[in-house]
Amino acid sequence: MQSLKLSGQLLHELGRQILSGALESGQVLPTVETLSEMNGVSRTVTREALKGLSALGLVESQPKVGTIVCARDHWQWWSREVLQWSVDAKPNQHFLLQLSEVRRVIEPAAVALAAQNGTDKDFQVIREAFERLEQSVGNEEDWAKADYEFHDSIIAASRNELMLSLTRVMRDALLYSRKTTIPILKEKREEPPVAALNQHRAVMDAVCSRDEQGAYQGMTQLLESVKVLIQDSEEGRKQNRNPSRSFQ
Amino acid sequence: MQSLKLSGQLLHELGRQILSGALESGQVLPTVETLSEMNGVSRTVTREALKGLSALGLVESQPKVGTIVCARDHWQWWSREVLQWSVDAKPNQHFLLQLSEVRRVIEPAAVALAAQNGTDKDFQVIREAFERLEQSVGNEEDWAKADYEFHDSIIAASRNELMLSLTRVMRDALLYSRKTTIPILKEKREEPPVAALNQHRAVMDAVCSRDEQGAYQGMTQLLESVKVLIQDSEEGRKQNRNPSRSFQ
DNA sequence: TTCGATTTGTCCGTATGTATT
DNA sequence: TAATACATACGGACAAATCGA
Repeated sequence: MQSLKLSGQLLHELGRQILSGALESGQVLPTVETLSEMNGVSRTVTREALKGLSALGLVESQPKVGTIVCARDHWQWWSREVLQWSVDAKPNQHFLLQLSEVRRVIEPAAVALAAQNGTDKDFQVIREAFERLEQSVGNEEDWAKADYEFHDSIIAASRNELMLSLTRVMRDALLYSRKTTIPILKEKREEPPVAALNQHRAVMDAVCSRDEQGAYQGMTQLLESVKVLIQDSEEGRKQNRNPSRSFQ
Repeated sequence: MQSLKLSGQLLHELGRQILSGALESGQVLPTVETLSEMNGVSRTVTREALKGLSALGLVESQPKVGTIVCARDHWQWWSREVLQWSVDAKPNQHFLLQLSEVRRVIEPAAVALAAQNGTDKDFQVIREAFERLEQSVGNEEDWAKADYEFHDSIIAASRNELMLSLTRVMRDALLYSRKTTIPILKEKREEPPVAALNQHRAVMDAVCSRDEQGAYQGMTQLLESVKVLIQDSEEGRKQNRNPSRSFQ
């Protein structure tokens, strides 16, 4: 038989359809019966999938009325699933721009917090993560993993679980978007690794010496250079805003 | 009969138990059969509740193994439910401190974004929200509602849906925490409304004149004065950090 | 207001796949 | 290998709620 967890599959299927706009806000979904027939699953599976969507704020059900797609401002955007489905949606430049915007706001501030709240043990973990980053300069796979863990170790030093969770969710989504659109971005990824490494080192040094301001600015510059280059492709110009903005 | 939606009730019940620590990470939940008997509901209801918890990253199920509580760093903290359950948890000072910390990082930056990206129409909405704030100075109920909508209108001017969602979730949680602990905080809420109103006006003026820096600082000061006063009560001192921190 | 139709909500008996022992 | 325990999945039945006539 298949890979088990039919409800999970249907959940992702419906979630993607909602985030892609195929199912618009306010629209009534087919009945549980119909949905089950359409997807060849039992009512139980369909109901569990709808329950998952409901927990994410995407739909709401009422007897007789049916299951309707909630308004966008009711969606739980900051969950792994919703963010991932948003990345999967067809014209996602606008979304990625917004996500990068939020990241450039949060991560520098989080790093400043790390410089403030981090313990010596936290700083030691950061240094070890940086060493792994140094040693993985040649290998692209290793570098991506080490880079993720380096950022993670720094935010962990903020000693704020909520901050760590938030930045992780963001990085997961941006990393996922890079994976799914690798052909276009591959060529542009030819950054000189030495420069990138120096920027990482600057952030590490600032944090470990409790230099809040330096950490803030260092991370801002790092994000500015490593940020995803969202080029203005065919659908991107509609909501394209001031492209020459700088950090505040 | 009761208020319908048994699965929703059970979902909240289990979620609160997990967030409160009654069900620890790695612990195996009772079987669906047992859970159903314990709560006097059918297996269907139990399964739907577990599906909701699964969508929030709180539990994971495997055949034969059972349903286990996920590690804290796997939880989807930034959903309305999880944040609310965290507020409901017994010693929530540490949590509220972290939440306020994140808010003081995000909202000023979001307001600066609003000064940058807002349209004239957005600014008009902000002014109207401020007028409602002025007119509701005497009434505490009305002021809370008008205050919420004022903040909302400003963040909406950032033209960033993700930012709006994030700040809303935060404000909802903090507002909810104030509701549930109103007896202690009630006395301390005797702020001079004129001063508070002036701070709001300062933020509005800065945003509507596209003064990013002024907006950032104004919102920082506003949050500094309106912030929830988490007094060091009996359980609060364990992880109490530097209380005299200033914004960066 | 009453009634009927529709849809979700709920319950339960049963069967299957899977991982542990 | 076989037995066991558990989640997963199926489907028939009924209750409850809401809408429209």
